[in-house]
Amino acid sequence: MSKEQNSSEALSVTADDVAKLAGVSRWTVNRAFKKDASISEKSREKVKRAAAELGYLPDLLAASLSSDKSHLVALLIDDFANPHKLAVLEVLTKTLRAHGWDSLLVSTSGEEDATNALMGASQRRVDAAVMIGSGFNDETLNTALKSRRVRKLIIFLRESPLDNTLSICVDDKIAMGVVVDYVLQKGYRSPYFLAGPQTSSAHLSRKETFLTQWFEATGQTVAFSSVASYDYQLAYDHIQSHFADVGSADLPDVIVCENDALAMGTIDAIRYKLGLRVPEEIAVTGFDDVPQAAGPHYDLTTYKQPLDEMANALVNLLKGGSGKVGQASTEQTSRFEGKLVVRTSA
Amino acid sequence: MSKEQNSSEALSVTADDVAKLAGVSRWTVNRAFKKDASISEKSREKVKRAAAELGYLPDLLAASLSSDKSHLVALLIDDFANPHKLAVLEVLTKTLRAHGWDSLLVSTSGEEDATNALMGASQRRVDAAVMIGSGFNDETLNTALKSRRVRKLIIFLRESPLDNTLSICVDDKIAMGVVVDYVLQKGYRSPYFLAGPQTSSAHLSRKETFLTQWFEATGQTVAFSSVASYDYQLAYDHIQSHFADVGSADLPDVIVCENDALAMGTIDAIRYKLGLRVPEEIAVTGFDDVPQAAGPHYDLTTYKQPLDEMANALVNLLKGGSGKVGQASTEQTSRFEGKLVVRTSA
DNA sequence: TCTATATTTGCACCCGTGTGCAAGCATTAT
DNA sequence: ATAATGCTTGCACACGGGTGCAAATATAGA
Repeated sequence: MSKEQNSSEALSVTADDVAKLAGVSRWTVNRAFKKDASISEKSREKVKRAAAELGYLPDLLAASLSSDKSHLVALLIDDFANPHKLAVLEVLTKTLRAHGWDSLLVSTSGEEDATNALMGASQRRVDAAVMIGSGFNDETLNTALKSRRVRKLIIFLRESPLDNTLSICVDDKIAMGVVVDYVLQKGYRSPYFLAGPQTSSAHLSRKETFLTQWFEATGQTVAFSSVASYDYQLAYDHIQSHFADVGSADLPDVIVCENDALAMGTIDAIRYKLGLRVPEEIAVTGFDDVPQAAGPHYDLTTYKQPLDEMANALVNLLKGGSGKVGQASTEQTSRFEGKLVVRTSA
Repeated sequence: MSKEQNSSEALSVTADDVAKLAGVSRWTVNRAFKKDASISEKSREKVKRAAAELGYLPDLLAASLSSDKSHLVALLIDDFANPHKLAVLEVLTKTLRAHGWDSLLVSTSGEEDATNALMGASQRRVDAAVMIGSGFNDETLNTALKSRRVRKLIIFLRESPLDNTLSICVDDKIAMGVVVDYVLQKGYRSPYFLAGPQTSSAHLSRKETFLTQWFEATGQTVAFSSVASYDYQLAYDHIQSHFADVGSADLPDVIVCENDALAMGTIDAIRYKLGLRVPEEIAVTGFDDVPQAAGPHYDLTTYKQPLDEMANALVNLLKGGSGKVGQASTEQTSRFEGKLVVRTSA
């Protein structure tokens, strides 16, 4: 009982209470908590002291309601199988919080489509919804966009399929260029590309970018296949069955994977199912640089996206500016340049 | 410009607008959206139709403000290095959402302590704060508890150090009992325990439970050490340096790890640094059953926690009942029983 | 000292919904 | 037909703080 009272007490302290204690009006109390409010240092001190005594903190719900700014951002994720998402979540929540935003985590994988999730987010008046990842197909995004129930819709880590959408991602052209150059320079001549789900039609996928650039550089076409999701196990099974009966002469000398999850599955399939050595017989490259990629087992050569920089770009977008610092806001897609992390897998 | 208008239009549809269109009062509109409200089917139909036409959805912010129930739960995480957290997040967000709660994701690792994060969460009037993981030390939890700014504080995946705290976790006694039995049954006689950070003093840690049970079963004490966080790399470095100069006669025949992250680091250190085979020369067990543990490389024998069941228990706690279904609410800690997943690492 | 200006403070009204109660209506029993 | 009962509906008030403006106070200039 006393605990109950305690908790309600602590929660029910309102600006009025502080005002009474400090001997000022409620509005002065509010100003004391606003950054650039017009208030004298003296009364701010007084208010802060009273607030501390009562344990008062402004109620963000009420604030959001009246100001029409929730300082809440919805993070929509459809793919929890990829460990990279964890790093993304960490960077995003920390960066957003550092700039005053809280993160609403929404899983869209189970739901019929992302539209439901967006509706739910909009009911919380989120300032923006950030769609992280790749499983969203064009159609989903389209309906999501048309039913504009969210102030800002931002596609993160993926080229947006629609022209009038904000998106923050790595520049695949540059990234794949770096990979192509590296693979060529290492002397590989018959690459194979393992892609994830092919959902976007409006823009060139990473796979297509690689294929195009390889063709431009060598005149050779590249064999490829794609699995239904960015999943270790799927890649493992696929590589195993796909190359099980292939003669060693027809095997690729390098498998370029669209991300690390696929690359790790690929490596294990090569080693444990095909019984071949990485990189001596088949080399492998990834994309993302997840923590496990650095371990001695995979020791994966991979392309690292500048997550911190991209998270900051997101904050800039939220603040109303453009995605990239110091760039015209007409830019709808902000592309970033990462760097190749060279290890021993290729 | 027209896009801008569109979005504000969609967002500014209020219950009053719907009421006008449907020819009823605002309150009838609200009732149409409440599950067990007293309203005739006829007017509910009418309202729903009007609402659909206008694209109306009730504003959860306003609802939270006036009802004092936010249907928001803060998820506090301090350790993004552990891939297991991703699975936990997925289960929690999905389960919570299925029962009407949204999840506020808060990272506490960077912050001075969890108290700040709790304060932030309380400003959003979260119905509960769930602390996931283990890095929280006793002191942090204590101050967090005392400054009761959150309606409910729930410790997830960890025994709570304080008696008057709600906590949902696996029953370490049973779990370690299973591990001890298995290890003994497989014929291992000189185990070594690798633990994570030792933060809780009030309750027996997993390590101590194992040590005790092993002693009871064999009369032998177990050597152990602990690393500063549940981190692959830390485990890798530690095992490598710790056993580098140990003669093979003095090596353990099995290393029991407090979780999979440590186990994977341990396995790689054994293989790539000590140059020994797993499990022939040193076996390894983990805890959690992360996705990678199932891969052919680690193929880890590990203890799997019943996450779904535990997430449901969390929901029950939120609904005001006890953690475990059909159990007295006086129970402050709900302990669950997982199962050992036997693979080849031990 | 008195006015002109800058700074600080107070206030009415608004944000969009929930709660409990009272009035309205339909249904059933007498 | 009338009264008793139950279901619907409407309403005043509350939730806690933001906004823009007007009043009050402090500061500066002459």
